[in-house]
Amino acid sequence: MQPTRQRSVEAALALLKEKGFAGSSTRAIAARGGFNPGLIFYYFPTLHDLLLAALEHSSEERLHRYRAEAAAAATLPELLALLERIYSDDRDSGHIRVVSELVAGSVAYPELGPRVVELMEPWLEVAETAAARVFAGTGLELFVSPRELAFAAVTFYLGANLLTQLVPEQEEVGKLLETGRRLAPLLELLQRDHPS
Amino acid sequence: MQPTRQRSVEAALALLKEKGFAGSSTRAIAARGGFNPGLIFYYFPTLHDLLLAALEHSSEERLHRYRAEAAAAATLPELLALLERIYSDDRDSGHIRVVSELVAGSVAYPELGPRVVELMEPWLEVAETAAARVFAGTGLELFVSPRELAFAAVTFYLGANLLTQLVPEQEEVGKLLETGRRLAPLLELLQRDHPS
Amino acid sequence: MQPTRQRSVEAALALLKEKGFAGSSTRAIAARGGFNPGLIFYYFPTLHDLLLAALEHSSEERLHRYRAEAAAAATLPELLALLERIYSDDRDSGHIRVVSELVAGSVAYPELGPRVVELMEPWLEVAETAAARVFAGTGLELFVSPRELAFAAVTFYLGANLLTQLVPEQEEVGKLLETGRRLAPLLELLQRDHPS
Amino acid sequence: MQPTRQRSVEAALALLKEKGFAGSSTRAIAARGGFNPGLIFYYFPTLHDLLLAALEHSSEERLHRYRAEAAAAATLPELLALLERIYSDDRDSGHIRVVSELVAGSVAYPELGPRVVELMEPWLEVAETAAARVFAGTGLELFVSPRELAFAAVTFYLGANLLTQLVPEQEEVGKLLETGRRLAPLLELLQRDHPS
DNA sequence: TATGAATGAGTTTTCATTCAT
DNA sequence: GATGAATGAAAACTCATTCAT
Repeated sequence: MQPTRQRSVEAALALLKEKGFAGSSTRAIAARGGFNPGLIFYYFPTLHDLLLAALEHSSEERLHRYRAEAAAAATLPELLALLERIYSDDRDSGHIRVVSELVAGSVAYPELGPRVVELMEPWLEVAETAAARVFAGTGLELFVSPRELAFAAVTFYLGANLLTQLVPEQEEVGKLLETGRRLAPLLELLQRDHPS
Repeated sequence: MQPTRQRSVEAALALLKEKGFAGSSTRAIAARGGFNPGLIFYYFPTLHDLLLAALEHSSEERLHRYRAEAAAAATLPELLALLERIYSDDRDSGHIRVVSELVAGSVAYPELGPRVVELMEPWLEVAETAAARVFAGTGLELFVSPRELAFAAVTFYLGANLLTQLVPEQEEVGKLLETGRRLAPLLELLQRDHPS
Repeated sequence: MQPTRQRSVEAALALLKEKGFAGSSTRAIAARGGFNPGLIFYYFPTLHDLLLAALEHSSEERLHRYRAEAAAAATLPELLALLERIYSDDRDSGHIRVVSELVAGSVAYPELGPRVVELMEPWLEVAETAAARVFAGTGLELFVSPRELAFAAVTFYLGANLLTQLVPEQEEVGKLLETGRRLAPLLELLQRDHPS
Repeated sequence: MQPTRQRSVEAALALLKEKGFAGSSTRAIAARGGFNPGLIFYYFPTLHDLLLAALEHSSEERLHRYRAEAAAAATLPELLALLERIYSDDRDSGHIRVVSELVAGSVAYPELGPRVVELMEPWLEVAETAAARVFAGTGLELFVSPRELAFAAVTFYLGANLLTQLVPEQEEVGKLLETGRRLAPLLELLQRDHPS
């Protein structure tokens, strides 16, 4: 249904990955998808709407996939390992680029901001739920609310994305996550030492 | 000396704060500073060079100010309190906007990336030195290197900046830092429980 | 079909004749043709491509016309008379100006060079074929290859064009061709005296 | 005397050879010569005047050198050999580039035309004198005036220059001159067969 | 003599968007 | 549903030249 709309979303997604926000002009997207630039405005009121649709498209399938895995993570180390996997998957698939580009674009065009944030909301929920479950009964929830922790994770994820974009070859972000995972057992130790 | 060059840097800085990267065109900067657009290229080879000079200008004085304070922070809570103060100062002064805009701009124009990162380097050093000092003799340095911790702080700072940009009225980033500060004593407790 | 594209080529051609290469800016062409400057880039990737299209347009019809006449020239005097007619036609029609301007432009923008030369190639062929036919059986072909002769003719044509451009009112180029024609019978005499 | 004026001429000459007419802007020339752009207008009313001075400078020494050699050429083959040598010297020294660039520039800025032609005049004289001497008593002067022949040589030289510029690697122009030299003895034969 | 600052008009090109068909 | 043409504003940057010092 509406196969051309679909095609335009895919073309936009591909271009966001390859050329970034600034390179995803109507002309370029149309050329990439093999259709007319004017067609974009038949399906979307604005170019930005198409770009947001592309981000949504890229996000949705991942959300579906990872929500299940997050629900299965029982311990903090498992959760951190998942976070690490998400990061490397996103980097390899180019999704990080799409997020970063749209976030950066939102800085230039503030009206995009709330709509990008909106697309992050489901992820915040997933993170919050998982954090709440993992923390339940450990006493840690007395100090940090799951919501806050989820928010911290997203903050960190965004910063990492940006840095990855700034210095592509940099390995440091990956190392950081690895260190986080290595530290997790320590935190569990902490939990046992300070029983609620 | 070279008062007009100075004027152009200031105009660029003001515009980056008010209108962001995309709004800081040659025309706009020249209009704001009350000089001829062509004059920019008398002093800078490229518009981007001017924008980077503006970032550097904004960064330098703060670096000077905070380096001393960071050297004075003896404990982790003090350091976290400083971090919180830096964040709120930067937000109020508009420096956060400048950083975010140039980072976002680097995503669109990758050649900016390394030069922006270069301007971050002194901050990384400050953070690293402070972390090393605060951690010295606590045993924590066995698990995380100061460099890594500094890098994590910058990552977080960047993400927070971006989020602040995305949803301006959002108070959550501030809260996050506050929580961090509240948690610090807990970590100190941890240090005593696990003597090196 | 594509009437505006056609209009833009014609406007470019008119401007090349009137104001030369340097005067054929996008603005000027658009103003002359009564359309938007941006429209040029809807039809041509580059301003230079439009200028080349204009040269090609001007060249094509002439090529068609003169190829037939060159095929009909049986003797050297006839061929030289044709050369003279081509020169005066080209001067009156303004084609010389177009050629000179683009050749001169190629000097400033070397990437144009090969493309201008390419447009000369058909003319070289015409000249070569005609020379070969006229020379056949005279023994002259033992000394100069038709290709070389054709190349000499083009070299001369270019030099004459340039000079005509440099000093417009100069009659000397015309005289030179006239002298060439007057000398031709002498060469034929030579042929009979030195039978191969 | 006026060493800086001299320096500016030399800088202009160097730039004309390296970057051509379009690349010889005031800024570029000043940068190359290590002086201030404004200085140009202290010595020359216009940038074009400096460029013409550079051409004149380049031309003068060559004129002095070749005038003597032309006076020494007694026969047509000798004269043609000289022509060939001038061409290859000029190509190697970059003088051809300077001539071509200014001729091309004259096409863009017609007010340059007469002044460039003026600088050619001494060369026309040299050529005319030599032609007259070589032709004296051969009867050929009955058909072509030395002036016309000199003009033909210059026309050809200009065309060859342009072509050399258009397709740099092209060897054909050199070959053409070589052929001319090989053909010269034939013309001498002709002279003996048709005594005046 | 010479400098460095400044001007203002100019350049090509790209952009999102609209509209008639 | 879809096309191709067209718009008008904006972009970064370069230019020759002037002028006060």
